[in-house]
Amino acid sequence: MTETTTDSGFKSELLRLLSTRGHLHQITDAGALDALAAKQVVTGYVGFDPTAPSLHIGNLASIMLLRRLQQAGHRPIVIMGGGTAKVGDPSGKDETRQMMTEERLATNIAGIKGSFERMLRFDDSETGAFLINNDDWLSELGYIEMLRTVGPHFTINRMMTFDSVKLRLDREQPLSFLEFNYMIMQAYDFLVLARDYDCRLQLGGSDQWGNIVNGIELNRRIDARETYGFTAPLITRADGAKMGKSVDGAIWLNEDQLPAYDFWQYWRNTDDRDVGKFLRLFTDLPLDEIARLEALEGAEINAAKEVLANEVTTLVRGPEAAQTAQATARDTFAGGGAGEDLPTLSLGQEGLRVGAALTQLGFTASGGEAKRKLAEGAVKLDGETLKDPGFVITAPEGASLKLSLGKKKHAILTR
RNA sequence: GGACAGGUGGCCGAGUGGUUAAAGGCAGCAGACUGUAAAUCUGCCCGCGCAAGCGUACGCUGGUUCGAAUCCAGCCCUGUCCA
Repeated sequence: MTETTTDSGFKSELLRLLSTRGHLHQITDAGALDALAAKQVVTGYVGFDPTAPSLHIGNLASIMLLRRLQQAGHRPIVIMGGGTAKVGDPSGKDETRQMMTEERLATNIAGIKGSFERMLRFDDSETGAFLINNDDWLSELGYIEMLRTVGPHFTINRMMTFDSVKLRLDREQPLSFLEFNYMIMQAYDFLVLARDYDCRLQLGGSDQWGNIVNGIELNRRIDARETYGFTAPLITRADGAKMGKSVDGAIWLNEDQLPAYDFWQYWRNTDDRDVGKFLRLFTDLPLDEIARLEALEGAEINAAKEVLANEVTTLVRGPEAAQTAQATARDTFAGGGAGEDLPTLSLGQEGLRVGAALTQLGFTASGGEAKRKLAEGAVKLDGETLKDPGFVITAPEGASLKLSLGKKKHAILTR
């Protein structure tokens, strides 16, 4: 699926695709990379540090970079940062993250792998994706060996000028020596990949620029090999928030961290102003189709939001998940009913207090909050406002009730 | 190792002995208005309890006091400068 609408000025399919879709922020040597990608299959990689048991939509832009790479006929490598995560990337972070145990890392890596399998094609062909863990080489590296290989090529003077370091120093925040070394490890990764897999390109978010440039530098100095870097803009929402930050936590890619319905809803509630941008970045829809969708005005643009939600959910969770979520949303919002994908809660024989039900569903954080919401008139049972915190909900055998908090949170209650 | 500054609720940040569950801002949730959007206005925003009320909370541990986030001691952590 490769749209070639373009006046981007690039010769290669790769850079055309990336730039017209809004993925381009900076390239180290655009002309050379363009020429290379136009004449041969380029191997490129993105690193993901397994800091959580699932990736979230903040990582989606990076996965899409690999997907576009493959779509344009090149070979994507996914690097699991099993080794680098032991050190912790200070880029873009105000404070040191807690050290991860080996067990946690293993669990996280296992949880993350699945996301790539759906979004990239893994096989043995020339453009087939594959996944490797940088712990494979980093953990075997001796300290002295590492220092002697890489150390001479980095000056502290230069390292101090990188944003990831400068930010901490400027804010008088601590930057441990451990974290300070992160950029060196990442640079070393690139060296290994270039040597072992003829990997010529590293992609990443704009916060990775410094780390990427270091890797390129190292390849040039040690092996005299030309490599390239590509960064994507930091994706922010129109309201200024970073992608994936919704307060109840991140918007996770894994089903066990976030139900498909909630995932779908996140996209359905996209700000009007972001619809076109997100369609370009996170779906494969043709650009002219996107242009049509984002031009919709007023309530009409809701149709575009549904398309966005469907496309992204299909990509990340699969087509059935998207369909069910959409059907549920329609039943619930348009029909005033209750779709099958809504969370369900069993009340038991005795029934359950409203507050307890809301809290068990995760709609409220505590009984106290539930009580306040009741007082505010935000709680409805089958469309009727409930006020009494002492109210015990009971469901007749076989029947189901709809419990709602506000306009958007709905659940089905059964006995 | 020394001198100095600092560690407050999800975040920022007031608060130097008592009506302080702790000002204000941000984030968040809900209500109104809408289009499951944005903006705006309003309310809420530690936990338990139907409630009176109770329990926790200002880095940690002790102490002084009728009473401490606020005073004292020791410890831990961070920054700046010095060595």
